[in-house]
Amino acid sequence: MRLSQTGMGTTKLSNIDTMYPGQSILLQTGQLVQYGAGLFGYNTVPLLVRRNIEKIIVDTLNKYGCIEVLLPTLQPDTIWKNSGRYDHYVNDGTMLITESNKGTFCLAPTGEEAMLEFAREKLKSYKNLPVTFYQIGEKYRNEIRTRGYLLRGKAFPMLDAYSFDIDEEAMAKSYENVRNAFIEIFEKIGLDVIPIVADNGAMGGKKSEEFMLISEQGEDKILYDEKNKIGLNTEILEREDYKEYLKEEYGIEDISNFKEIRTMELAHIFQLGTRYSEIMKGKYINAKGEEALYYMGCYGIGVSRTVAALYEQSVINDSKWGPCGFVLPKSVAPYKVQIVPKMENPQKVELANKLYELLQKENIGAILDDRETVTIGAKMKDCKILGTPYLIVIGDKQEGEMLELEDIKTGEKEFLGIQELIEKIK
RNA sequence: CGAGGUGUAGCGCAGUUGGUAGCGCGCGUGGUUUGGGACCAUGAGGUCGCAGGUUCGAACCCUGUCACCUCGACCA
Repeated sequence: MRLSQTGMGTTKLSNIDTMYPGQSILLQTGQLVQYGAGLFGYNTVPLLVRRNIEKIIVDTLNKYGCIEVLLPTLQPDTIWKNSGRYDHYVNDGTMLITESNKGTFCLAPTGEEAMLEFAREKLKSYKNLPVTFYQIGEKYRNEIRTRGYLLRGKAFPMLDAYSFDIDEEAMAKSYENVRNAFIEIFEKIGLDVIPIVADNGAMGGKKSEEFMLISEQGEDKILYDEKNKIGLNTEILEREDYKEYLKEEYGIEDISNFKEIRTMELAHIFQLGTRYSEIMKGKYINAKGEEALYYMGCYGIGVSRTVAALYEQSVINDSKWGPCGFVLPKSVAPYKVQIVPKMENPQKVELANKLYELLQKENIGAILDDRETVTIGAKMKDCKILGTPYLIVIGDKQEGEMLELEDIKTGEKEFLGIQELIEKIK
């Protein structure tokens, strides 16, 4: 990618949001564009980060035997009226609807209705079960109050998965399967996320857990036992039966040692039981030839929220300038290296172009800072903005075949031949 | 919806007692620079969120309205 064509970079950072420095930098450097409260456009680098996260999600869920589908987000109002959630979601303002001469359509805030509709047509026999379907798609929620840029927006990509089983025991197994997949997903992304006990109230059903990133930027408060890595959302304590709930479903008896910390909710999983299949007639024929209800689970990952969390966690601080950019983990960084040539020297530019093309051939994402009006010093400072883990400066200190590779996180520099360099970056 | 705050150039901001608009960055052009946010010169860019009102005259005062931000309420 040639930087001069992207509209990113070249911004002297000022007035960085102290609460969310990462996303503030993304906005100031043209990587994120705000259209309204909770409505954002992505420039190419954050978009590719998001795609990489989505790829990790897809690959991992496939590995765990889940099946990817894609359902419409613009949906007829009837499926929401059938489930009985239409009035609730419209009255509290969450669901956006659009009227037309062909009836009313809903912009889906979540996918249970559409997924049950989908499954009911396909899973007619117990022989088809168990199965877990999932999709990654835009969801729409007209939030009463948006917050924290991508952390709570009105339109956002979400992974939503739904399991279908014949009984409670099988449902618990499917739940465990997706739970393990989620743990693996966040590990691969490079976020230290922990599952904690959540309230299952609103969705009905038995167990429910939230996947939390420990962070002062989060809006949730949890009680956490660091030693045993067990936690629970403080909203649980508002329940009258919270002691029984914790003991029966999670085996937690004593919470006196738990400490209150703030966290960011990145995912949420639920055992739904038969609640939705009852309402929406989610039936199949069991082994005895009788109609029976699906036991369902539902599972969600906030994709854009994960992108935001990752950027906030990847912020680097300069002793002189304060928060000044990012170093993204290699697992999700779409570009591994930024090449900064001295533009006044044609030979250096030629070498930079050659290196750039070679890296393209090797399938190593590289950004060539080909902006002509920016001095080499400014470019070297700017190289932190896009989050590449490495920097290659091709200036006066570069000689012959050797290239200077800098690890941006550690600041370590070394001169390498081209093959060594490729090996190192890969 | 309750409380508070902010709307002035692409971005960040100033604008005193009411007298038709400024700074820094960025952008264009010319030149000098060139390894950690260069400098000089010059130029382009604005119905001061919007609508009323007061006034000879409003970015500034008054009323209304809209948008955005923060705290709360809410949050599969």
